[in-house]
Amino acid sequence: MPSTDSTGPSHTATPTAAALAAAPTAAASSSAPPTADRPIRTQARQAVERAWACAIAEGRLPPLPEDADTPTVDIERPAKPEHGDLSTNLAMKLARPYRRAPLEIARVLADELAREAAEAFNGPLTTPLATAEAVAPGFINLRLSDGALRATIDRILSDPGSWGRVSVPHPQRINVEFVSANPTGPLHIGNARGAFVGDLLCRVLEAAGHTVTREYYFNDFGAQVRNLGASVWALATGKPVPEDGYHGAYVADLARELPAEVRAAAEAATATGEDLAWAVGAWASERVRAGIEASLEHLGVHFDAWKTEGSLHREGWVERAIEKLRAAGHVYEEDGATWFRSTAFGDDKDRVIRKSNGDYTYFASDIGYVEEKFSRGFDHLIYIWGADHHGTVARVRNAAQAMGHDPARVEMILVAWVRFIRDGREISMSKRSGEFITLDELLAEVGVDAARWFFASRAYTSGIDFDIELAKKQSNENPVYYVQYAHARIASILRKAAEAGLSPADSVGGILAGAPEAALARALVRLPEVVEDAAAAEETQGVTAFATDLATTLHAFYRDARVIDRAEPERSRARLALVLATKTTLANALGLLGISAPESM
RNA sequence: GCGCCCGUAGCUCAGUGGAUAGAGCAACUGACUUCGGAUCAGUAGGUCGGGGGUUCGAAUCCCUCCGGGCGCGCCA
Repeated sequence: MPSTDSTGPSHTATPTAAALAAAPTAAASSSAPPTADRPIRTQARQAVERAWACAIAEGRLPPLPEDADTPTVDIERPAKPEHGDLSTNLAMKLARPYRRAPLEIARVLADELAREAAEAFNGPLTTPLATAEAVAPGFINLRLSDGALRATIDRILSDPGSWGRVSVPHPQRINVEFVSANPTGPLHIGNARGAFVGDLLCRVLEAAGHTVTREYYFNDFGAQVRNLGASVWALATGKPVPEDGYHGAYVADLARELPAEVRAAAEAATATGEDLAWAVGAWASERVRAGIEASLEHLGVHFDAWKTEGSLHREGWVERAIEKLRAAGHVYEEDGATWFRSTAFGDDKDRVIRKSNGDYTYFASDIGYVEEKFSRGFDHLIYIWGADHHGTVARVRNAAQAMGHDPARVEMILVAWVRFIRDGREISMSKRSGEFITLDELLAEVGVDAARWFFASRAYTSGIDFDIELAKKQSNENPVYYVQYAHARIASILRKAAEAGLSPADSVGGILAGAPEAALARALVRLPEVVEDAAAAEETQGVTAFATDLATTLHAFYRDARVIDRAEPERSRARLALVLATKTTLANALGLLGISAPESM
């Protein structure tokens, strides 16, 4: 089925990638001051770095000793509001190499920061900071200036589409392979977590400036396909499914839908002694594969490339990879089989590439696939695997290294298992027996948005119990609706305002001096750094936490500040601008997770 | 036996070197003649599995023990 091997670059130009490419231009043409181009936390870090350099230049701090490592400047988000909007522990890190008290160093740095802030107050805005305060045991607590907040929010208003997208210093072309379930039956709930985790990771990487290809890999020629064909053929000819065949209801559906030409081909194969199970299986597995693709699209997961194991052999990737390993001296023959010397790279045993009966192992395909992927120009390969595959991580990375690739560019993300529970009992999952709940059935019960939020808010390393009845019951209590409600509430306010003849201003102007406004502004400007952190950690819990926090802050603002007020149209229009920026931020955060942002609920 | 992952509030989970460990749900007490009550304000709930160590500072790093999951194939 060559049509499924569409690994060409034509599918990589996703809307997201296009938006990324357009982002710098749009930002440059906006009227916002230049400081709004960078995340506000980045601006703060650069201010601290400047203060440190100035202190050294002025002799108030010594240069770092030659033998000391240069510490990185980390900007943190204090837990307590009285500790400021941001803080840094740089002075405590410098205490040891400088052999001076951390608080003393902190005072010097805070002094430099305060001086720059005072100069900025009278001249062009170069620092996002209003104040810097040194406190025991050596923290420097920073407070953002209204001007910096205003510049950032006005930039959201002028270019909402790119808000939350950032650009890492070295963007990469990344291949993310996930799901990759063999097409012998519909996707079931056991495949759910990998599908969501993979897609969420892709979205976060794209938002950080990387170019991502979503890839699905499957076996199109093995015994499983033949087995599926035999099962379908049995039912199509009125016989029972073989005991070790596939028994799900979908097999009967396939048998009913068997086209006349496939049936004829199978009968002809029977007569000539050819492989009828293969003839039927090839049709059935492609039929199943198309159903899988449709299910995934329904989840909001679109794959750019579908790659088959058979194509790796037909196109010679497997043989070329093995020859490359052999040329490098990492392959040997023993007991009639061909082995990869994985132990040379720290594995606990060597691995068979080609069995003594002449067949290649699955591992051989893995090796060829690494070569094939790198040949397409990817800088980085990510595999999303179930945690039960952790035993195969080392051998694949070792083989990549043995073929001359940097093993750091081959990354496996191991997703922990989900135990699905119904009526207090774990649901056993088996495609063979047909006892399983399909992904489509699960989504019909709990909804795509709720399911996406569920998986986005949990670390993929943690095993999870998913009680289906509980999930259905709790669906109305799901935090995702809390965030969506905040978005819909703002939409409602904007509609009401339009009816009253009030439209959002182009700028929030001077209203950030107000306490409710200041709190909301400080919450929403964080989105770019949340995206940076999510991409760096390859995790999305930070995004759900941020969205929940912003929704809470919005509800508090709604309580404390009247937005629509005909008596004070200027302040009202500025507040409308602020809630509009909040709406954009909520929508972009939800969009990052593939979750809808409804105008009404 | 060896290897990897996990153990945090009644439940489901965040937090992986910083300040008094957080959220949602569940429980309890309150709030609407006004922009959406799918909301808000508050109360209660913790030996961060146990022990030892490193550090100015540990839920976070190291060692060890206990408990749970998953691997250890010329299967895919």
